[in-house]
Amino acid sequence: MFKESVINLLWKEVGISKEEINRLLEMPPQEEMGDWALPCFELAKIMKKAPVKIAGDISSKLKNKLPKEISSIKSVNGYVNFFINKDLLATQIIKEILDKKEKYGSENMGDGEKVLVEHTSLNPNSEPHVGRARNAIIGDSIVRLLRFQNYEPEVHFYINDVSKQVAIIALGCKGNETLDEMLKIYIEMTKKVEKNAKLEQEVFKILSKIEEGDKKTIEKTEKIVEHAVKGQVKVLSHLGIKYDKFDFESEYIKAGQDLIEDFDKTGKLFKDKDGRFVLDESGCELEKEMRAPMLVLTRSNGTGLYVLRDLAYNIEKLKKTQSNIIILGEEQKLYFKQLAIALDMINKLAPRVVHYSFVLIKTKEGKSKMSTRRGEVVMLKEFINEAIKKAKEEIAKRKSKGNAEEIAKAAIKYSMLKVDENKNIVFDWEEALNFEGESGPYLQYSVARANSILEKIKKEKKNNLKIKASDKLKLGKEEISLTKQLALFKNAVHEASKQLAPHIIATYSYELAKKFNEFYATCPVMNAKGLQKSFRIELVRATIPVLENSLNILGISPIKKM
RNA sequence: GGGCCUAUGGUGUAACGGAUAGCACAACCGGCUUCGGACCGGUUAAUGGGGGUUCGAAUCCUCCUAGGCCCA
Repeated sequence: MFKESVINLLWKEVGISKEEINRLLEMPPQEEMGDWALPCFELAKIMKKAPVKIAGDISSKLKNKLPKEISSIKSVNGYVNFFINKDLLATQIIKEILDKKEKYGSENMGDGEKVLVEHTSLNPNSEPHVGRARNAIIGDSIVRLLRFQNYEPEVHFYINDVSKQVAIIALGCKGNETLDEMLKIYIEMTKKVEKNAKLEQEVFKILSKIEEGDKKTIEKTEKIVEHAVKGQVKVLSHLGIKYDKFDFESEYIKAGQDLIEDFDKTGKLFKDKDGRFVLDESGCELEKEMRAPMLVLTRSNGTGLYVLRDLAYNIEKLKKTQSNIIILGEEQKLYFKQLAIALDMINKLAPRVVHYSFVLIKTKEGKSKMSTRRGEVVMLKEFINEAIKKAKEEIAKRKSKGNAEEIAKAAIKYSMLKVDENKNIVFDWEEALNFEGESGPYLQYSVARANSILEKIKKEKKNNLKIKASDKLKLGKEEISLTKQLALFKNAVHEASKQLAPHIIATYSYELAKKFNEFYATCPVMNAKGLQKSFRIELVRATIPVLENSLNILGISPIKKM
């Protein structure tokens, strides 16, 4: 948004470094105040003059030296406010968007670099509930964001097939059960095992065989595990979430054991009184977070614990690329820190981690974490089905031609992505299935409206004027606001990529859609004339790819009709 | 008991330390002889509490309260 022009202007005339100006420049809270503002309060200290005086001096000094990108300048309450040339911005930004189309907004941050993203990684004992789906939906959106930035993401799903849970399932299941049945068996078996010591011993027997890498046992459990994962992935595929590779924990038993030697060399490994290998992680930031910053790596009998295989797995991933990202629930924060410290001890790079907070559910007592066992849970499948049902109702009500699945998907994803990843979501059916206001379907609706205008224009077959940079467009409030929002897409992409935070894109797309609808309501395109009509057509034409690009990052289909 | 995260209208949320705290849902009022009413306009309504830093705090520090997560 001509920030460069503002910086250059100030730099030449005011005598502060470009970096400093860049840091100070901000966008005024109201559009009427201007497009860029330089607050002069910090300068007041250095210059030993009142901010109001500085702002006044700067603005009168620059008033007659404005480049064509800046149309006017004003000093208000210690701020120097810059008004950019909207005609120029509009023509330039529209041209840029239409030139770059699906690439518009991308900074080519990745430049083809391979990046490995691990997300979802559900335990293979039941189908995903909405809480777990947040992991997959955020992960998928990050993958899309990275792809947009020209990284080459490879999506991995880590399967915890070495666990007591798997042993319990192996004891109770044949391997041909549905996920629902499997879950029931798992819950029943867990209860039985709790009460029956003999049964529990059997479970541990299976577990230790798996942990020891016993091929026959693993082969047997593998079938059940694969079957379970297949079921999970199928549900997630309804949301358009895909994986490139599935990695089994059981494949890292050997590599994990071998790591003991590496850790031994660090001098931080010792055997505790029970004969377990323990890694001493004291002396670092964990000191205040844990009473004893120790990481237990093995059992007394020498078999490796989960973390050892996890370490080996993360080292394996590094063979493909040094750029690793992992999406983990908030419950894993401390565990992950311990893992990262351990990796660092043997000079291995830990993945960059994105944590997200749980989806809570309303209960009689208030709200709590979703729990399959207590039955306080919304399954993803159920959520999808309900959303499709609602979408069909809406379509019937409007007698429109919409794709119920895509609309449902949009509603689900948007409801999960719009909230800051660090915040809990309290699941609410009514809100999640609301298709009005700030929602996925609203975004799709905006795309559909924009496309509908272009369809009508196409039928007119008139030659519209080409807009030029020199044209006086006499833009209205809504046109300017939409234009600026189009220009701001780059900022949203930049911030979202830097922070790996899809909610920034979600918030941006909603604002863009809102501004488009405001434009739609006040600025008729078909009935406009001459240059104004041409401009509005171009503006609609430019809005579509930006909406599409942001929706694609969110994993929402920008459908043309609904 | 210790650590991490969170707290904004009735509800859900936004806001690089910057100007009058933005938006949605709900409620109420209004807008189709005009490109799709899953829309648009308007009204009511909010920074958990106490200290501090700063020219300026929802934002930073500190104590307290409440919730989520982890360690014990």
